[in-house]
Amino acid sequence: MEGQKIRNMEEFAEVSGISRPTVSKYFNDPDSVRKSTRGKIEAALEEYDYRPNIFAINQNRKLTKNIGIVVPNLADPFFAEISRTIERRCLDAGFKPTLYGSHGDPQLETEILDNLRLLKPAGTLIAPLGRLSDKGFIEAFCRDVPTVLFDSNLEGLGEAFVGSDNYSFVSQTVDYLSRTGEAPCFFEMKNPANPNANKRRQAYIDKMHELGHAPKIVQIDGEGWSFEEIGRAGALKAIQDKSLPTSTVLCSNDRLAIGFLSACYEMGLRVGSGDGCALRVASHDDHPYARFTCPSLTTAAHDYDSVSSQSVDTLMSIIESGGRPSTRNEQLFPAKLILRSSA
Amino acid sequence: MEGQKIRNMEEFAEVSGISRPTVSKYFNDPDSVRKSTRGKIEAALEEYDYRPNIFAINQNRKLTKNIGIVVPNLADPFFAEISRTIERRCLDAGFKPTLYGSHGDPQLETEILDNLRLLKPAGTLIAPLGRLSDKGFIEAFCRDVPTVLFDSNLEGLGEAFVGSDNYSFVSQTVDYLSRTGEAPCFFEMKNPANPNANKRRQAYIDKMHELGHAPKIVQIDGEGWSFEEIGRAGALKAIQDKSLPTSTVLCSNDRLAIGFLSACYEMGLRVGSGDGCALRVASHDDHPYARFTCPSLTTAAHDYDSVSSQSVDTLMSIIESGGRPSTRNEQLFPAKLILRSSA
DNA sequence: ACAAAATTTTTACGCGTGTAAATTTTGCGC
DNA sequence: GCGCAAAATTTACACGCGTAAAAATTTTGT
Repeated sequence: MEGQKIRNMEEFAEVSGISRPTVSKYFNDPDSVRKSTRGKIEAALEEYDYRPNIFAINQNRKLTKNIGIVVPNLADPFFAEISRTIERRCLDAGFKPTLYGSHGDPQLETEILDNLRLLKPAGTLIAPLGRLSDKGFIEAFCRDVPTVLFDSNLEGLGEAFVGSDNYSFVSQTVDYLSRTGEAPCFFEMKNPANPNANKRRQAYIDKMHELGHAPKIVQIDGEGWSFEEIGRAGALKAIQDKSLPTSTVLCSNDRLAIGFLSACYEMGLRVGSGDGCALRVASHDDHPYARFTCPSLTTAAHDYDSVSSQSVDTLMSIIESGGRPSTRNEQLFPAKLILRSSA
Repeated sequence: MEGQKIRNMEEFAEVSGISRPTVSKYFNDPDSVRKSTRGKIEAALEEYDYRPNIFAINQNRKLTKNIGIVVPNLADPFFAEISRTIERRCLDAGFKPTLYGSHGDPQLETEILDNLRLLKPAGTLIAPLGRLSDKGFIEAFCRDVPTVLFDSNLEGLGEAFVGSDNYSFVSQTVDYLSRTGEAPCFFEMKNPANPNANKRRQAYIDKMHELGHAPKIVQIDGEGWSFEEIGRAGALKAIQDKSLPTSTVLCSNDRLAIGFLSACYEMGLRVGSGDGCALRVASHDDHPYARFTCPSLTTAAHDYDSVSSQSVDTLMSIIESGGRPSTRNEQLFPAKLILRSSA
């Protein structure tokens, strides 16, 4: 760690006693040089701390080792959690992931992709905003950069999609609720931005028919990504209007359910499956806070690990194969029912 | 948007009828060229979509327009929220912010800074891990890159610190609780990683003395960043052992309080200030979920806007002045008491 | 020990932009 | 129309590394 400062690879090559092209080769793949050579370089690395200039490297590469990860909302613990896992896996694969949140704003989403393109990324993982996304723009982006979509699917966009099987989620919760009591109504936003919401509604309807029940859907007003607040306001209104068709409620997602439970508490309605409970509430996603709601929330959990590892693996194999795969691959993972106190 | 593809500034200069050095000047500062020249360039930009190669630019600049934002944990909505605001302000100031979360891991924190250095950032905003941070490493980093610390202070590190005034937080909550009922005990982790926790404990002790009460502190076990779980387990234990010294509890932060409330609900203890309530609970931070807990949480709110805008403004002025300021500036913002149902 | 194979060295150019210096052109007031 | 200052152009080099081609060296197999 002493000696004069090393300014570039030229100088580092000199102090390590190896020619610059060979040093360059080493940094691109340490195993591509002879063991004795590698030894000398690594000895020099111990003594002088030199690291190649990342800008000069990337200027000459067609593709960098950068990977972009774009999610709709980093303040949502669900996305924070899954992008953390994805980030980790990219690092382990030797790439440089960068995280971007579009904060529910379609314009910001396109801006992010626009800037991302300049970074010549090897690939991108996108959880798109959904209905509001500028599909045309994303499609154009996908032509330039190998892209895997996750969490929410935009038909035909990207080389692959990895997500959760909404039918499995709803099927399990409806099944459980019906088996242990009254069949649930479905509580959701009127105009959900996320395409998963539409799939969940359809799955609810199908599953209810399958079980011989009439589906009952409660749709509440609200725009944007403040789901808890929207769920809370919708629940307060539904309770006051006595417009809930059943006393078993299946929320489309946990964030709505968090608001729903908050409203129930405020209105003095006891939630749970025991005696003296007015309502049963269940939901989907297994939000990191679902275990701390009052009561703790019965929900269907994403297979975080499988989704994130499969997303990254898929992207890696696309990157390695160099070209685009001929068929767009879609992979869905089933949910795992998590029984807690709310139902 | 038609015409042949533009490969570099040379070609773009040609189609716009301006020399390359002038075009370069334009991209560095559109106002530095004559209006008629700017017009020609912008007309060409309409027709051909060219954007300068970011790697070639940064290679020749001593400093880039990059700004690094490092927080301990992106999955914590508090940090997600404040970094979102900071990110926005950096963008508005014409910089390119990149967000990094160290996930509570000191080694990852140093790795992030290590990689950040290679990006030759114009400046960095760091909310350090705290007690676990590698102070020596961060100090070395600060010698190379203008750095503003926020949220949690490491004495003497960075050019400035911007955060919240912990005394103001605790002072207001203790004051309110004492004024409206029994003086609170203080509920916290035994070995908090975050230095704010220590300041809050001391502020609690001081304020209690000032009001003529004996401070009572409940310290619970637990390591890491799963504060809700730690708070929940600690609360369950304290309730079962009947070791809570008072029936008014002031939690060190909202995430602990979320766990605390969850435990109370599970144990059938009603929380609030009305009749039939067994406990009053208050806390600090105004976590985004504090309004959805059961009951909703009385807490002291950060001045998010002031902290984030002041952090960015401070960094910008340091960057513009080019050098290091002679004195390390510390700026603290007071809390705002938010009264809800829990106390 | 010798030929073949593998690796390294030497040499040289390219990537796309910043920027300095000298020169030419433009804009503008009188 | 003149003269001056401001702006643009021309020319040239720099940044740090990838990489190709040919030559020199080392290693490997027998």
